[in-house]
Amino acid sequence: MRYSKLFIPTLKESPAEAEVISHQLMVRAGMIRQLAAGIYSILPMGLRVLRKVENIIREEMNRIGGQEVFLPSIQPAELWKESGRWDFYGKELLRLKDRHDREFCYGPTHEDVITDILRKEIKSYRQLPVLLYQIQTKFRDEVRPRFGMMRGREFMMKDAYSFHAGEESARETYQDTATAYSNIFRRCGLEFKKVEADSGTIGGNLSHEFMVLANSGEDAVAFCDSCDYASNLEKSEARDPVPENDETAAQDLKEVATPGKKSVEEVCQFLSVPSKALVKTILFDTDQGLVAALVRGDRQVNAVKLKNLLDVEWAQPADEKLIAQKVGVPVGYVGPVGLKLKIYADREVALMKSMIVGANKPDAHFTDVQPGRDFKIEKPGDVRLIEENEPCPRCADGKYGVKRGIEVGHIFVLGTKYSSALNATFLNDQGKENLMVMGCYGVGVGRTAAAAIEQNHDDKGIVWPLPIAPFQVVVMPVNYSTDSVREASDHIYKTLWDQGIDALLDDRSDRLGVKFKDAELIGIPLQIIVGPKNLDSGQVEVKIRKTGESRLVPYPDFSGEIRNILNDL
RNA sequence: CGGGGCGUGGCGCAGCCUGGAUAGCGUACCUGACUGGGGGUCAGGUGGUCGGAGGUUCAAAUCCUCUCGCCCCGACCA
Repeated sequence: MRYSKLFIPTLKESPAEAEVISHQLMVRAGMIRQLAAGIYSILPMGLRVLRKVENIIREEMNRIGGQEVFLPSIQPAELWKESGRWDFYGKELLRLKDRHDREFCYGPTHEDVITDILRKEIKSYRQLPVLLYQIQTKFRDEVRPRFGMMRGREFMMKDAYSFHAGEESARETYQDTATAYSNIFRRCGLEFKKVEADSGTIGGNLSHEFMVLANSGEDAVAFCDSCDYASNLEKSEARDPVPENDETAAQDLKEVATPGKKSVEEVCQFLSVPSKALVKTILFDTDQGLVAALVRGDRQVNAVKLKNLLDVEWAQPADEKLIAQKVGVPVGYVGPVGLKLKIYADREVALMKSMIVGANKPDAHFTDVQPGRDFKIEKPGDVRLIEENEPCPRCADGKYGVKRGIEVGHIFVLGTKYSSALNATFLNDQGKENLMVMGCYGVGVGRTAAAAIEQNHDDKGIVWPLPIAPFQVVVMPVNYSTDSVREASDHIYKTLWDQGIDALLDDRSDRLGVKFKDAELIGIPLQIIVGPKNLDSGQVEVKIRKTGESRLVPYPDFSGEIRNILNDL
């Protein structure tokens, strides 16, 4: 393709609203333009990249037996009501009405539609398993879209769904998909980690995320520096606590005045004790009502782990208004002693011999409080957030590290959540009706491209990994109006094109400096610079974007060498 | 949804506090000449009615009210 004919609106400066580097560079490189919050138009340069990512995904999904489909983006409300998600999904689900006032939604995900198809068409275990996928636009009305294509409302996603006669088959496909995903992200040139994840509102009991490590990531990833345990921070387990060897005799519970001291820090300073001597009582609102969670003063509650311990649909920290209304104690002085709520304590707290807690009245705390003696723990569990450098729960010597990550893929074994809601059954080999076991698997296409930029850029612009670069090579004539230069450039360009190499010919009349700047901004992996002097000595210059390294290769005998260089990239 | 910020040619910004004549600068774009290995030089040009509506005033980009949009932090989230 000739640069002069292409629509590549590059910018010298980033728009003020672009915060993260991938967003800035995508706009500057003429890949995308914003239409509304979280909604982007994809321009030719951007689409070339997305298509390459998609094709890698297709190849790897096909390799494990996936079959591509294309499902409707607009879906009738009835189906969502039947699965129970019309109400459960909340405001993130974009709802609309047609001219007959019938309710529809724009699909944020497609479990409901695909399960509806399969329940109608699959009758026998002989037809299972089935793995179907699609690459399509999703819409999720995110409260706060941000970071360009990293978290858009409308976005391109590969979503796959599998149906099985049993759990074992589902786990096999789950593993196959995990392998496919590793291949996809490796081929996209990404450094990633597969981590254990919470399955969240999608449901199910086995789930991993594929995280690209980058500072701009919205998730935190915890991983062991010794074994291969890695997990999303919201899922990360703490090691079993060891009981304290406290020899001091048990004291009676005492009330102490702590006027105006609300925070852990204030109370501990006031009483001259370390923060781990105190226990925080955090109230959570859940679909099963208000509960109390207890963690040590120096710890944080992990709401996801708490939610799983409670086995509830949702759990969120109660706001002050709710606490005042239900408990009547100001925040900061709530404690477990005499509290008329179910109390869930972190295992650490359950093992403590003595602690300081709020006294359930303003300006007072209790000291020498003992679990069991002074209050009852409904259920102890692992409900705290882990911290960097604390011991790994899975091996003897490992320590936790924590890094930021971008979630580019997520896989789930769903079990029968959707098949039971939508009654998707089949006859097993005994002739008995069974629920299908399902799995689902997603890759964010645009997010993968954005993540690739986050990991591969420098101060000049994008440094595309070769497999997803919009063009592999750019031919840059120093002056296209010089006959010898033009002829050589055209010839090189045509030869590359004939060999199936994505080449771009920068035939613009601009000076070479302009061409360098754009080629670097757009991130084309290889530049071939055609100048009169080198041409006279039978050579052209080849420059590698990533390293800046440049070398001369013979002309007109260039193609073997170019191919070698491309192979090495 | 809470907090903060911003809307002025395509992009980046100044002007607003303290109202005043043709709304300014850089860049981009167009024309011509020169130049031709790192966003080149010179000259001449095109393009905005200041997010929108209403108000105050002799006079509004500037002051007031309402409204829309965008961004950031938080809450939220496959």
